[in-house]
Amino acid sequence: MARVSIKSIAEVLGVSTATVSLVLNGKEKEGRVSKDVAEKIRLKAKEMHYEPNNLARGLRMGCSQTIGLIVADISNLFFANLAFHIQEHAEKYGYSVIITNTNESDLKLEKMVNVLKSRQVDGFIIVPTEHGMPYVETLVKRNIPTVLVDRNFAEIKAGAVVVDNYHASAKAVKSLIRQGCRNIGLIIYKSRLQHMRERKRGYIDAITEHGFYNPDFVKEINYSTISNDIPIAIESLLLKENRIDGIFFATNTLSMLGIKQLMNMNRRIPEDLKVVCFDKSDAFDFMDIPIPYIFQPLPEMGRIAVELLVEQIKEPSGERKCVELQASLVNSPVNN
Amino acid sequence: MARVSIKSIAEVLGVSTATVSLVLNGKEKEGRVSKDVAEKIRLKAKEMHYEPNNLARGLRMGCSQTIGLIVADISNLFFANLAFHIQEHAEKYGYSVIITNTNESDLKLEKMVNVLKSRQVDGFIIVPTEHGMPYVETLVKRNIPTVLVDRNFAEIKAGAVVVDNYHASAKAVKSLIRQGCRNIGLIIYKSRLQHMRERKRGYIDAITEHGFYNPDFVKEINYSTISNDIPIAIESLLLKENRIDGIFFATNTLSMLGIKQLMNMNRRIPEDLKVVCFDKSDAFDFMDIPIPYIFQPLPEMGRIAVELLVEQIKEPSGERKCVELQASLVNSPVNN
DNA sequence: TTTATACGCTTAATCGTTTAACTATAAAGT
DNA sequence: ACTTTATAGTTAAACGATTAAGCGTATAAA
Repeated sequence: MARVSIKSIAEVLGVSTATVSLVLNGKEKEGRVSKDVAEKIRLKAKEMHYEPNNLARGLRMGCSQTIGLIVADISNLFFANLAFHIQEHAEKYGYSVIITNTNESDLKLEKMVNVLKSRQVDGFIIVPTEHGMPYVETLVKRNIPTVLVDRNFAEIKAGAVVVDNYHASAKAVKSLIRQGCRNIGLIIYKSRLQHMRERKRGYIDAITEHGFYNPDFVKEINYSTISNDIPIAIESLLLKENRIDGIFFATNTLSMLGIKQLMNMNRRIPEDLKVVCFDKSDAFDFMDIPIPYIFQPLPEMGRIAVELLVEQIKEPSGERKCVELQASLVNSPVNN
Repeated sequence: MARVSIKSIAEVLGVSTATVSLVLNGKEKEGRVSKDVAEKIRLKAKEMHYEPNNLARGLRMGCSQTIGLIVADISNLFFANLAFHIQEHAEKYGYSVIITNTNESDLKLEKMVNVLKSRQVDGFIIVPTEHGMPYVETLVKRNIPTVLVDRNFAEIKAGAVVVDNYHASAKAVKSLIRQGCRNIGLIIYKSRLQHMRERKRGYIDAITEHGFYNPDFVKEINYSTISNDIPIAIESLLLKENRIDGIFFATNTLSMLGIKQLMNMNRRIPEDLKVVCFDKSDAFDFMDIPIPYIFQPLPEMGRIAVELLVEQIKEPSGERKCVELQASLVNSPVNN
């Protein structure tokens, strides 16, 4: 079963490959192919189950209609959902998506950028790692279409779509204060990434505004030792003298493990203490009471990421837009 | 910034592209290139940041070092994890993975097969849709490397890696019986797919063996109307006269929604009734008591899927193996 | 001296598509 | 009759990499 190419169609029909190509790309008008021949070609193509070879086309055209998506971890629901929406929209524009993982490793980010480059992706959508800026910068400097998502490096002007982490975070903390919390803990990753810094800043500013700031209440967790760190952090936070009455979890994984630890320690939510989380976790559905959380508009983010990228692909040296979306607080007993 | 190709290196160094290609592919021995020239080429390549163009290579070699992965829904944790492990192993063999979704639509399966074929993927790993057999069959007939995963069509000899759904299911049900359950409900998708049929058969056989079978206790849910169907199914199952004391949920999504409904109805697990689920859900971590579930060896499945596919790619007309893995029951108070 | 062979590199075809430039014919305009 | 214009195609180069076959030159063998 030999591959059926434009050439085989051309031979069978006794025309040139150019004609076949013209017709199959709907350029018969400019290419001026007669209706008869065009119809014959289209029929034969269907009959022979012709499928264009995108490698060849990509080679010739200098583009592959493929987007490279680099996320931290596809098995994390947040990224999986993001990937889903990115794919759905990419498809609309005729793009396929190659997804790769970094597992938060800078080395892997570099490797993946190279792998995807050699596959001639037309552009990148990247959730960068903590120290991944240099690799992203290289792409930007070479005018390779690149959109950062979830996390941004303000210093380099790549395109980006992120949420307003600062205000989202502040909103979350204020909702706790409005519920009467005074001693509010923060469980967050130790990270230099802007989105984490912003979430922390949002927490600190909101809480300082009300005069409740206590640096001891900020617990920074190492990504790689999270399972060990969380129980320790929560336990030290919940020491009697701290009188903790609220906790803000800065990511969904932190929430998951944190709340689990609270349950292990027999703390009731919200009677003993109140919580609010960044991002939803499937698990929230199971809680007796609804867990308030910051909702990031994932479908929106996916859509915009693709749109920004497609714009850049059309005009690689054009301006690179950064879009900041507002996140909302859901399930909170206090409004706004 | 023009792309750096083998040609540009050759021109700068005043040698032919053939020599450069030979060296860069480590074929200097057979190609008999002098150490001097080889070293010069390697240096220059690094200096110019040469990255091979995989489109061109793929076109020439007739293979793209790319695997097409088609899953039902990448935002479902089960598939996201599966995709993760498939990727990790594919990478080891030098393959990239293009992931696409069907959302359980047969039409989309057909479309995705064509999209991936035109991208010249070297093989497919597919989680097929309910009526997707014809499309898979076409691939198999054309000797296109194909491995089914999670779900199999026994009728066509594609490669496959699945769990022993029948015994896993029976194991789950028997654990309920051993805990004293007599009236055990089954919440399952209405589907002709073999894995669903096997799970149902496992349930029926195990329960019939003990003389407790009652067809009314089997509730089949439509995938597309799941949010409506689940509460109705659970409510009708829990009618007083049924004296239901156990429920077996046949997938993770069914478990999630089903347990949520049980909680809405204030049924305590395991006091009021016991449950056992197929697949883990993140949410289980949040439950007061551990939820027993059937654990599918996902890392194994991913690894084997890739290995089977790579074998097929090496020998497309060779025998296509089907691997059946045993799933285990975890968190159950009764052993085995 | 002649012939074989090893060495070191080049030539050129090829993969499947696209597309600018060209050709050939007919019809229309002057 | 001659030029222009429209029609309906074809030719051939190009994208970047691979690789079988070829070709001088030098050395070794006969």
